[in-house]
Amino acid sequence: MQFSKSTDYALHALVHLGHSERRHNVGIKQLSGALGVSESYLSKIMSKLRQDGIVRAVPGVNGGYELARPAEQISFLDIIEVIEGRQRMFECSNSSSQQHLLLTEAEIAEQESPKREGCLIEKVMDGAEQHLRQYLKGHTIQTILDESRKRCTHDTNKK
Amino acid sequence: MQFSKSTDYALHALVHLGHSERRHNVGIKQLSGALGVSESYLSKIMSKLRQDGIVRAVPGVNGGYELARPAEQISFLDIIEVIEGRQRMFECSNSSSQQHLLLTEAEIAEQESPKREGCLIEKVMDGAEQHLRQYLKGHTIQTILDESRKRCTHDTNKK
DNA sequence: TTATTATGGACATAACGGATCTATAATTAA
DNA sequence: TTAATTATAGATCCGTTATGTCCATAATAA
Repeated sequence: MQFSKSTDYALHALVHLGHSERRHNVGIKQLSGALGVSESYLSKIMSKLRQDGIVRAVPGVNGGYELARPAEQISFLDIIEVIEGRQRMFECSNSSSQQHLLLTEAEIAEQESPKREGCLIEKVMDGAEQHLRQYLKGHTIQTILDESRKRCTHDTNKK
Repeated sequence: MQFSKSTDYALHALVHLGHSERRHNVGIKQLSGALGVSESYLSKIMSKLRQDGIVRAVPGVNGGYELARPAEQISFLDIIEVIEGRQRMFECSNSSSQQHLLLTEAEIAEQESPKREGCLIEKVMDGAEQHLRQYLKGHTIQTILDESRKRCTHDTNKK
């Protein structure tokens, strides 16, 4: 139950892109240098982010990456879903077990429909996941950039 | 970023124990039958739960497992922590990278103390984790038992 | 004591995460 | 057009973790 390192790298990389100027591509060399990750590995991560429309990539001289949309429209949830996948965090593996059915059938009985509802345990876990997703959706790359700049000005004022 | 099957089994097993009578041990055979998991594997999981004081185990004839404390005092969080471990869900792997420090130093500068604060990304992720933990702490085995019985009486009323 | 049951250790296997390398395609500058 | 640069995709490797089995041992009650 841990986020992968790839998610870590992706988040840092996107914040880096967010810091850089508009219309200014950041190459994989520069990026890998800033994060301390190998170019080859980081490439894979950036490719994924491109395929999902989080960043744009320009090959060739002076090419590189830039955010595909404004930083306030890139949420933590977006990024995590790209890297970790979109499967549910919890799923009962043995859906035909006596114990599982005991917690499922009751639900089916309540509604007259034959619609397949999850078991009670799944419901709680799904609820947890929804809470998490909601929180992550509410925080974006811009959140970090704002916070970062706020700290900076604080710092300047003190001096 | 998925919960392991072991967590699934543990949750189902504990609900099963919760359903059974007080002072009545449930053997691993019965338990594994109800869940549809092998005895040998489920044993491992139950042992962990015992070591952490979630269940009591009695060897010998008519032995087995029972909840070590009332079902309303066994939260989803308790169970998940036993099975999944207690590490944080997110941790920056390269804490000496330029990018990471950029998001950390500002924080250190703000407070005069040399106390090591996490980077801004970690802060958001930690916030997410706290939300999740709070939710999971608020749901117990008893939650499931209550819900299960509620459905039952509903069912009975309809008939 | 004997039958029963949980426990712990060793072990096997498959899947996944993390990481590297290389060949290829696309783009721009000269 | 050519050359340099840069991203992309595929193959592959290694180590760790999840999942699962088996067996010997210890503890308990009848």
